Amino acid sequence: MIKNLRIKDIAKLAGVSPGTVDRVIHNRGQVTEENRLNILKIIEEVNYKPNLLARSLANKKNYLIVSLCPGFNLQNDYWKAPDHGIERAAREISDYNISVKRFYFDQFSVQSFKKQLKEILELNPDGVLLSPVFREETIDFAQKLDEKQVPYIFIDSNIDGLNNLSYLGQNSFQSGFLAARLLSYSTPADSSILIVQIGGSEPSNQAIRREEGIHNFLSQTPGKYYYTHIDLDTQNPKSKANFSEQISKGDVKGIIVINSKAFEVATIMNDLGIRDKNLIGYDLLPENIKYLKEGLISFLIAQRPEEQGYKGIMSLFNSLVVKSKVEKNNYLPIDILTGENIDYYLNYI
Amino acid sequence: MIKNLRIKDIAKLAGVSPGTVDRVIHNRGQVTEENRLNILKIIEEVNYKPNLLARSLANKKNYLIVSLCPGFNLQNDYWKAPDHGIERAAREISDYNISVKRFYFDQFSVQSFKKQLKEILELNPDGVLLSPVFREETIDFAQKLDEKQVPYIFIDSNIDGLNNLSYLGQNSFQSGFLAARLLSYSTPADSSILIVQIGGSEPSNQAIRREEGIHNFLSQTPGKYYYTHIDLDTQNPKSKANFSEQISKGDVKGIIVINSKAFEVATIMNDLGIRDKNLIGYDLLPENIKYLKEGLISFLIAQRPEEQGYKGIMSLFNSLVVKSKVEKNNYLPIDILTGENIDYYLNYI
DNA sequence: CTGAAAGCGCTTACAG
DNA sequence: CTGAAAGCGCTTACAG
Repeated sequence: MIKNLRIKDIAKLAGVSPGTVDRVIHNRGQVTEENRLNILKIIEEVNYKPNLLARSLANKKNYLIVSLCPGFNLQNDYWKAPDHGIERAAREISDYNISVKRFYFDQFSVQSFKKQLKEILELNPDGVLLSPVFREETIDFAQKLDEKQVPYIFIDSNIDGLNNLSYLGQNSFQSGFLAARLLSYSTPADSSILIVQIGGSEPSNQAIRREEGIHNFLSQTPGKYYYTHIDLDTQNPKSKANFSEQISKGDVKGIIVINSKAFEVATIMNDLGIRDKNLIGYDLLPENIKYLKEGLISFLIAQRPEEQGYKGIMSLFNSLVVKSKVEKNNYLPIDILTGENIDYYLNYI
Repeated sequence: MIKNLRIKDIAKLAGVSPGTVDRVIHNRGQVTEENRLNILKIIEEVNYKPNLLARSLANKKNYLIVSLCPGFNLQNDYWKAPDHGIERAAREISDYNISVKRFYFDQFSVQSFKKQLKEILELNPDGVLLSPVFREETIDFAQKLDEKQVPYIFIDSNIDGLNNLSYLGQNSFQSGFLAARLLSYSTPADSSILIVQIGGSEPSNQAIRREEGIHNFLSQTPGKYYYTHIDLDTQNPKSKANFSEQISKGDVKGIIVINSKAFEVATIMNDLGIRDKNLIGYDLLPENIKYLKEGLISFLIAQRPEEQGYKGIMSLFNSLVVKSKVEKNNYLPIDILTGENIDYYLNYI
């Protein structure tokens, strides 16, 4: 239990005043090279660690961290969990003169995204947490932040080749691979598997990568399964009828829904009285959870969405205040949920 | 962004000095009832939140938190992860005048446990994190801590009916239930399941509860599976031979090892060239992980051991310093690991 | 280029 | 029972 030395002690060792030591620590210049080197040497030798409490208390600087994520509502609450994590982190670090301002955009509107980016830039934040849904706009925004030397972090999805401090999210390919693996445990050889994309719109980059992962796994067991990709638009009666026909076939034993809407398939299975298929989906939407508990969905795969928000803010905090290194790629664990462990997962934190 | 009021502001509002406000906040008495009530009212009204940084910085009090867990080594590193979590938490809160001292005991020796408890009591700690392996000794110890009003937390296993601030660990029954559930996905009806306890010694409370969970699940599908409990002592050639014979039977399709030594079964399967059975185990010992990746173990079930240590210390910190409420029962998520997601789980943090 | 002084919000003796 | 003062370790103008 060696008591940490203080700036005052370093100053005494170096034969200067605390102010000079502080200037060296913060690279504020105005110190002779000789003093600077000597102080740095002492700091190194005694392994000086600043007291962050005192630093934050004395520091007049207020850091502004801004987050921009898709909004959420009762119909689609996927983004509620990250938002919750952001808020929890904000509370934890508020004493450190850090305020976190949360912005939201409509994930189907580039315009709303651009509008918020503009507002954020005008605020001159010290750090940004961002869900980079729209590629070009994000690249442009990132460039502007780079110029201002403002750190930014991506969550949920990533854009390669940018200077983001970190990415927090899933490895989609691997989570697809895992889904196929889980299905293979319970699916007999020679049966059919449906890979379903739901929603009538373009699949997200995430969904595409998941499907690649699924294909990759299935290609390792050649000839064992037949599989078909289906686009299901539940708003379109024809699409729905076609899907109902497909899923009713006896040789179809497994279904993987590659976006977060597995509950739509569960609903159809429920209506048709189908119970003998294994359905695997992603993300802990309330309706997915409901069907998981009822047994219509066998597995849900999740990526700690609350953690993404929490850790994203904490990483910015660490970078700005603690000045500690932040991992650039931070893949979150790929969690497997069943009716048996879901409650423990949800209750935790 | 309303700036938080300070003690000084409260004092002004109440027409007293900061010292008096402080006396009220900390129940140090020596304040007229009239002033006390008035100050409390104002604190309530303006929703005063103390600045923890300033509080800790000014506070001369040094908190001592002590942990007592089983030691670990290369052969048995189960307790390495909790220890790591304890250390991480200690680092994070060291600025708050908190030091964490870690004690270890031999989990097979009551004597070593008792010896450490005695030492700990002599240190007069402000909080204790404990793995209550030995029941009677823990009850006695807990009573002494109760008398001193020292908060204590149990991790990994629990003892009911004590005044521990919190319990952090798994719900063993449910994790057994889940293991049986996972096995049922891939095990055809009418096949046999082995439930294996390894080690020649008494099964732990945890293992017993897991087996109860397994039985509970299996009893919900009556007649679907045959199952047998086997005690395997790998040091005993006869026990090993008997086990090898059992596991070689064609109708045995699934094995659950109810303690952390699934790798022993995997080794035997490996030696015998058996590849067509599903093996499920617990805990992320290096050898278990090795066989999980090789596919000899289908699933491992884990309970975030690192988190148990981390959160245990943080809960004591929250109770002692932040003065926030701590949940008494904190079951950790029951995580399902396969060869596909294990690396993301291990890399995380 | 350097040091002395004041202040961050809170706590703790001390004097009255 | 109460208030003024000093101090926690660090930062920030300010004067020289």
